[in-house]
Amino acid sequence: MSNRRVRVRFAPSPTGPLHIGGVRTALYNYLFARQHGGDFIVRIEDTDSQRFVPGAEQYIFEALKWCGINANEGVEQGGPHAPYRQSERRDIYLRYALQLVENGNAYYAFDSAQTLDTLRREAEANGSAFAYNYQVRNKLETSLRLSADEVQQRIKRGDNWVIRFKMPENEDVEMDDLIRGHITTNTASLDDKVLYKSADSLPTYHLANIVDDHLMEISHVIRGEEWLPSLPLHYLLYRAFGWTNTQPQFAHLPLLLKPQGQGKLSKRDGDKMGFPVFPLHWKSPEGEEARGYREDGYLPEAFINMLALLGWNPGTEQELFSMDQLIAAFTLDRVGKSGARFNPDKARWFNAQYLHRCTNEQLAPELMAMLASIGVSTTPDRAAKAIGLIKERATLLPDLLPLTERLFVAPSAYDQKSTDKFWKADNVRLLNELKAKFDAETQLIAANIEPKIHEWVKGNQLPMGQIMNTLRLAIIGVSQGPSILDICEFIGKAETLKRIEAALATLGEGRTA
RNA sequence: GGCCGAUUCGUCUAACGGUUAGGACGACAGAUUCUCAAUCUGUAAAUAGGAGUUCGAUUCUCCUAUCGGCUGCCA
Repeated sequence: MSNRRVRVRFAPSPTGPLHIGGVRTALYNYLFARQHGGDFIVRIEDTDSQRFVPGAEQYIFEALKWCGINANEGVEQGGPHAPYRQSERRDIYLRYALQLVENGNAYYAFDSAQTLDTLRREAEANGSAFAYNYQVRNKLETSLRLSADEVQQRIKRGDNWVIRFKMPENEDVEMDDLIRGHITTNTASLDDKVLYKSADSLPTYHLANIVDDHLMEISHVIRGEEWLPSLPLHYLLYRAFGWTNTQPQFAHLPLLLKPQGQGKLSKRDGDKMGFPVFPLHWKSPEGEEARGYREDGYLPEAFINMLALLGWNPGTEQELFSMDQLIAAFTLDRVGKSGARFNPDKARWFNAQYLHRCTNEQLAPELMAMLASIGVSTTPDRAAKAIGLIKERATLLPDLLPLTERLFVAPSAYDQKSTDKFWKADNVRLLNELKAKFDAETQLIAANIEPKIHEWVKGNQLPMGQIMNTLRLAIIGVSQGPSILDICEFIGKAETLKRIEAALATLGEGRTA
């Protein structure tokens, strides 16, 4: 068992978009598989016909692709265990469910939804919770109580039935988890879970999961902590099938908690938190929309890096990891045990780190597209130059546009605060002197003109800050951004002079303050 | 309610039973600068509480508290 080939799976249910907790689970599975030279399988668990959401499956594939989490077996890429969509494997499951009925580990139950509902309500009224277990299964309409003939008759005449697991009455189940260590649970507190339902001829998660993991030769099950309570059931199912010797090892990941408030992160949180909980923008069939990290301008590498460190750490002080570095460094034993609430500021910080490391040329097409959206066209070369000026000021991709817009389009208005502060008679007079200096240059080169300005300022004891900010105001209309001389060089001499004149014309000679 | 799990700065986290309990984000302060950022330096900030075990406990055990998960013919 220990030298079995590593095969892991990510098995989402297409009931909506994948949220970042799901992405992290996929990521950890992927990292684990890659590190061990094993296989990463994507299986779609669409056994809940009621909650199926059109488009969700496609969203999941696209999200994984964006993240760079690529499967080598699965719905899209096929493989030796196809099909990988459980709804296409339906005929497999009944056989296995029946096998358990035959060997005495499961039984038919004919209870109606209403019966169960009233039972639950009664229990609730008594201040307890209803459990479908050994104490009640012989009193209800099950094949344990009914005669074999009657069971067959009911099935034949089309009564709805389910197959339930016959949980042992009082047995300690000893389990091992790669992250949590040894866990013991007594079966007395467990109930008889439904494994298969005739209503839609589909298994429930528990059955489908065990059968498929077995058939697909899964070696390690890495999933969220919400599955920990069903681990004893799953152990018992492997035993009931006689598959204990090839049973996968389990690792239950700590949950991702809501950024604010209480509880685990859920799909319903949408982007109410002020930042996305989904990798990609999502629009439900009903028209509900939610933001995505991609559309908010995160780089997938940054997003993945941030997610990887939420619940796992390398044990060193390194924080920036490429996917390959993650594959090399990841180990299950350095995954934490407690739930993690994630920090949107940290996510932004990660993105800034990655953005600053991008080359100007890499970012140029992004900027060109954004400029095009406001009707500005430019060359890749100009775009790259502009990015060079503002890159370190950007955190997210969309920051590129407001940061560079004034490099391509002259200001149509001047920031009021800056105007009040700098547009004064004295400054305007100095600005005119500065303009003359620019005019004297054949070409505006920041490196050339800067020493001349410094000399002039120093020699005449002029207020450098006042002059430069007045110039800045005239050129880009606000008092922020990169070095103003670099901006002048970028827009060129003619445009610089034009903008100064425009500012002079619009703002006048300035007040004497 | 029952069962299971978890608990270190505000957040993510590190620390063979022996450290001034470390790092990062954020906050604050300073440096730099023509502005805003970025960058650099620094400051504040934590072992949930109580019993044990031990020469010594963040680390092991128990209790309590709190948080979380599960308790569906959902996954």
